[in-house]
Amino acid sequence: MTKPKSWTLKSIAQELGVSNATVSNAFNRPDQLSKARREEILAACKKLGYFGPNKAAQSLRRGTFNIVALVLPDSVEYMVSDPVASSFMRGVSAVLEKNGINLLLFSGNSDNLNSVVDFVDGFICYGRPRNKQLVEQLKQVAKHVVTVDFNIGRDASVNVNNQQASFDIAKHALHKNDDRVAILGLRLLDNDVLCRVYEHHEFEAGQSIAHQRLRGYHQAISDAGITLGDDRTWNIPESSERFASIAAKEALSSTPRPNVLLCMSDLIALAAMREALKMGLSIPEDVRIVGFDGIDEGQRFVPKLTTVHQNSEEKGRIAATLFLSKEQQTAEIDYQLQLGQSS
Amino acid sequence: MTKPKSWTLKSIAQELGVSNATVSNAFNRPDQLSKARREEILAACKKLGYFGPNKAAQSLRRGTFNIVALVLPDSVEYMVSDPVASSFMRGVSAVLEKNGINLLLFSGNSDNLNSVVDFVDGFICYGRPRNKQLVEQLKQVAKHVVTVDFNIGRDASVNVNNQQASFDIAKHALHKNDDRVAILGLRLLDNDVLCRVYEHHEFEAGQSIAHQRLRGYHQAISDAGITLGDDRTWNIPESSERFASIAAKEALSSTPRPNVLLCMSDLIALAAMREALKMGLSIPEDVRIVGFDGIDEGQRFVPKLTTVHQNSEEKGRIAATLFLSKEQQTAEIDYQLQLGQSS
DNA sequence: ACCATTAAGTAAATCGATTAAGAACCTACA
DNA sequence: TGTAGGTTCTTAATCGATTTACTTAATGGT
Repeated sequence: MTKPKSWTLKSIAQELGVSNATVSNAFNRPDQLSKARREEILAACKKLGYFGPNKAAQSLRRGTFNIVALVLPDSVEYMVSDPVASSFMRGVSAVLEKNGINLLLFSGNSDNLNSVVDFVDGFICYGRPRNKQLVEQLKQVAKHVVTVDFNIGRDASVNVNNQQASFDIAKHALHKNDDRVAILGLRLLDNDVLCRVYEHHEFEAGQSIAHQRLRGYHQAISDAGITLGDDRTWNIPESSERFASIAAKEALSSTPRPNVLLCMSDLIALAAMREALKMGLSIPEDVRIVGFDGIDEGQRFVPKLTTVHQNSEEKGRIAATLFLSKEQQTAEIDYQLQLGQSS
Repeated sequence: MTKPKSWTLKSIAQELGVSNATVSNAFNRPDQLSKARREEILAACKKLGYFGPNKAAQSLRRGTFNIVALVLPDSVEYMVSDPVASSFMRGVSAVLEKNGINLLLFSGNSDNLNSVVDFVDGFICYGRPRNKQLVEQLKQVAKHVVTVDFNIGRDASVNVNNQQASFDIAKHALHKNDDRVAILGLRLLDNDVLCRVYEHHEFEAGQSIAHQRLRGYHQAISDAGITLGDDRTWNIPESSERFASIAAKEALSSTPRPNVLLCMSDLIALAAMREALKMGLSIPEDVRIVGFDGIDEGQRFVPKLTTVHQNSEEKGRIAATLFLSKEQQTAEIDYQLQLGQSS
């Protein structure tokens, strides 16, 4: 009747005079022993203060952990500050909590996934992480991964229906068949360089978000009876003010000067609006500009940005559900056009 | 030269023709082998694609996990919605991230800590969790725990200097030596019952937050030259509208009718203000009311609540730092009086 | 040349569990 | 009576590492 300060499966088994396996089975596989024996063991454990198999050991043996890591685009600090990210997280946690799964926060700044990959069941990755190495590591070492708002060609991902949404917003922006359209694309090419694109054919089959959006634009443009010139598309390598401004300035100075700017992110659209105003153009009279995302700043800007807004909490729930189902698919979430005065 | 799809310490050692221990030492204890050998091994591992010892196994063996669980007062959803909790979390995560420690979110609604206790290094518990069983479990099974805004008499805790803050706010509320004071205390007694307290002496030595605050009040009262009647104190078992309203009504109807109400939480103070207004009293002319916490609602209320406000982000940083230091102590954080029109 | 140190590396126990394979017993049916 | 099948429980290998105690070899002082 020695009493270790903390019991283990082994010591409990010894104390009760049964085998390791029997105690383990009492907790995990009721069909492997008689009902009487099982209840006797469980009662004894409770009395002695053994609360069940050690989860860390269990996890090592089983290879499952009941933890999923939420990879944030930036530091953990970022997430709790950003309202869109918060509501996404609210959706994720609601689903996980209901399923008894724990949520671990992981910074998109971290430079290696290895510090967690061994003790989580997988990753939900919210947006392309700031540190690019993470993407490569996710592809290679993650047991399971659901990406949100971007694609790595593995397992599942949840996105808005980019093609449809882009079609809708473009359709809204286009009024007449003599509109002069330009496209400010985000990551259309992998080359990380700001450039004007002349060759479009390769995009028609692409599955990246940018390519999906581009197809939506093209469809709306052709539906409106407009022919898009083959020098009306710009590639912006990242959604930053700096690159976006340059591209916008170039597009707005090109001939013929576009009177409709289709932008693949709100940040790009905002930069374009600033440039247009700076050039003395009026919005939407001289140029109509639409974005994509629905960030707050777009709603505060004058004129208010017309863009595509997504339901983030729902997105979180779907991402988590998809994760748990282990299915390999791409899920779609709702979106709404958010109409401002910029188009 | 067989190549397992995923390497283990053992298989790597075999492949390289050295012992288990040597590879382990190469990663963890450079002093245990020659520099040449070490670099040779590390290089080989990199080349073969072995990224270092499996963390789950390492943790099981070592008994340390590099994870701390943040126990929230309510569901995880709650936290990302509440701005005060968010900023606390921002503080916590900043410190942990810097130290390479992962953050796991744990719901205060959960009914057993056992699901995580085996694979975390400990807990930071932000406010008394909604589920009371958790408190008992924290006391008993946690390896290490830092509590915030409440005390369980274990390890460390971080609190505002309750006595000083209460002294300050009470001092501000008291104007003349003929003020008639009443105290609406939160959890002064353990009995979970709403009641009027006649025996004070036992509180003088108490270390609970309520007792600390009470001492601050008493000191300010006596400094102001006021004698507090021995039937001027109420005990409210939890910070809820319901209990607070009853106590406030009773206090405001007692003889002599108090013209200063010292409340141990903003929720209590707000309830008291509602009752006072309902009774036709004006604030602060007929009765001055002060709270404690600094919740948003207090600032929106008319008249604006005078209360004690705490710096939550700082609190988070301190809690995390305290956790990492493993010291057993109570830390104090800054506070400011937030002056409204209620006193 | 001898013994005491020190350095480098290894064998084996251990962390706390799960689970496939098999032993012991009991029932039942031809 | 013999064997097939079903329960109930145990033995022992395993998950992927860490670490103590030990073996060898090399170094140094006298």
